[in-house]
Amino acid sequence: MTDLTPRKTLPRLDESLLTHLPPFSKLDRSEIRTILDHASSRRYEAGVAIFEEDAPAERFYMLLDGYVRVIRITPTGDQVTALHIPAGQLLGFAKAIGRVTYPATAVTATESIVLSWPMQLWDNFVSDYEGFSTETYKTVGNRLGEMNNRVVEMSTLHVEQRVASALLRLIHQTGRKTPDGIEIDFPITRQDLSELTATTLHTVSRLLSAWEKKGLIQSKRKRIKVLDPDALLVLSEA
Amino acid sequence: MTDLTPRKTLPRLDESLLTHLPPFSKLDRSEIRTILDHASSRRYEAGVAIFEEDAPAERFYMLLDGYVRVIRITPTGDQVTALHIPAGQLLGFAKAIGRVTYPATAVTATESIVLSWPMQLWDNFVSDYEGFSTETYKTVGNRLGEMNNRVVEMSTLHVEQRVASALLRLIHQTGRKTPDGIEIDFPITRQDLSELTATTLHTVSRLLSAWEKKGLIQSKRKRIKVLDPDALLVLSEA
DNA sequence: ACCGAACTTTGCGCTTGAGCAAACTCCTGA
DNA sequence: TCAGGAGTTTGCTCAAGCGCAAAGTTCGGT
Repeated sequence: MTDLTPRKTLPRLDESLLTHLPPFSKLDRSEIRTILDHASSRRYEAGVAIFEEDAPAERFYMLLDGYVRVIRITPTGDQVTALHIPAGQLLGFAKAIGRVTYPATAVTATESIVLSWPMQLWDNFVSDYEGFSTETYKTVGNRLGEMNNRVVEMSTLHVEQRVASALLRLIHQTGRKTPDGIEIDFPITRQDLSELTATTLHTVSRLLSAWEKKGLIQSKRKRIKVLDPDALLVLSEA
Repeated sequence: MTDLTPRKTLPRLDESLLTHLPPFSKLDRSEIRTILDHASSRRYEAGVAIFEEDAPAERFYMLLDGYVRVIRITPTGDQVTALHIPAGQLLGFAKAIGRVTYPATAVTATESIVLSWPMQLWDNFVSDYEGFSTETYKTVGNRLGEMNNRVVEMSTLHVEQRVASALLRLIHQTGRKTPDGIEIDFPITRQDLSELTATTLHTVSRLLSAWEKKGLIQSKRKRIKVLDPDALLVLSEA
């Protein structure tokens, strides 16, 4: 019998893609199979939008590989980065927070592989799959907590402390160990960092230069490696 | 037969307390009755904590009357106000976002009346009562959106614009119409406003004085009335 | 009616970090 | 191999708004 359902990739998706990811980890093989059979899979280049703020939330997504930046753009054209999402997390689940449009724009920070499902399936996922909603709401809780921390940081810390904190958060969430330190696992510019810390690329550049001179970090174009996280932690608290 | 269940208030709680509130509006009389029979009701003075950040989340709450400020305190002792909650909303529902402790401290801004239930009942509420979880997650979504807006504002706006925005948000969410303007419905000091806008009470005081001189607002001790919201809106965008 | 505490106002000096400008470096594609 | 663009560095100037200080005002309690 011929398969008539639309499918974006020819090779059939393998169950192992999802079995280890928290929202799906309690499910058995056949459930995962069903879920995958309803999924579209797609590859995005770095720097393109997966969905846009205020657009109707027609699908929800699971980031299988890569990194995504969640950003907002003000009427005056300023960009603000809300958070970074690493592979293995859901995104764009507007329905889970009672919205019919996406609250922000999601842009790939690297080349990424993404699964997605029509938002109509959301309620089915929640009711049919054990642990799915619990895990999802943990994610919501984490993001809420993170936003909250951002507000506190921006209210009470100076620019240098904020940039140091941001760097530490990035290496914790998306760091890759190297022989001499921890590197942020995706390309990130001074401009990007400034949008994350509410400052200018100039100030970020000055700070990074100073830290590099002191041996705390090492940085090529679009790449930042933290050599001395402890010193950075001290700076973030000073 | 004598009623042996503990009850904080002697008069039996009336069903009409909850019937109009979104999380409960789809429920019938007997369900509301059951819910109320499990509730504790309590009155808090202005300025006292209902629950504290990082404490085990043993109960969840419904604010029946009054206003609550959600605050966080940094290691250095700075206070930051995350948001204000008006009567009719749930608060402290840590379990809904996958947490076992409260993520922030809730302090009454006025004398308040609060119902609460043991957190163990949360799952029952979600599964037994139609619309309860949907409405709750709308609330979560709104708060997430609001935090997000705060981050964007603090990243891109100047102090004067932020204070103007905060004032507008407050009169929209908790405003009370008066013959000549809209008054914030709870006592709020310059200090409080500064904790909401990441500035100092001095700067807030200067701004409010200037605005009062220009006739945009009117303000006694702890009371602020907005006379010209449009002008304030212009300032917030300038 | 008074006192003290809480809240508000105002002035002044100074620092942080933004704004502007320009040069430099690295990478990509023709 | 070279040109152009994207990203980075650095210097200089200046203003927003913070810190500090002190006085004024309002309120609640005795």
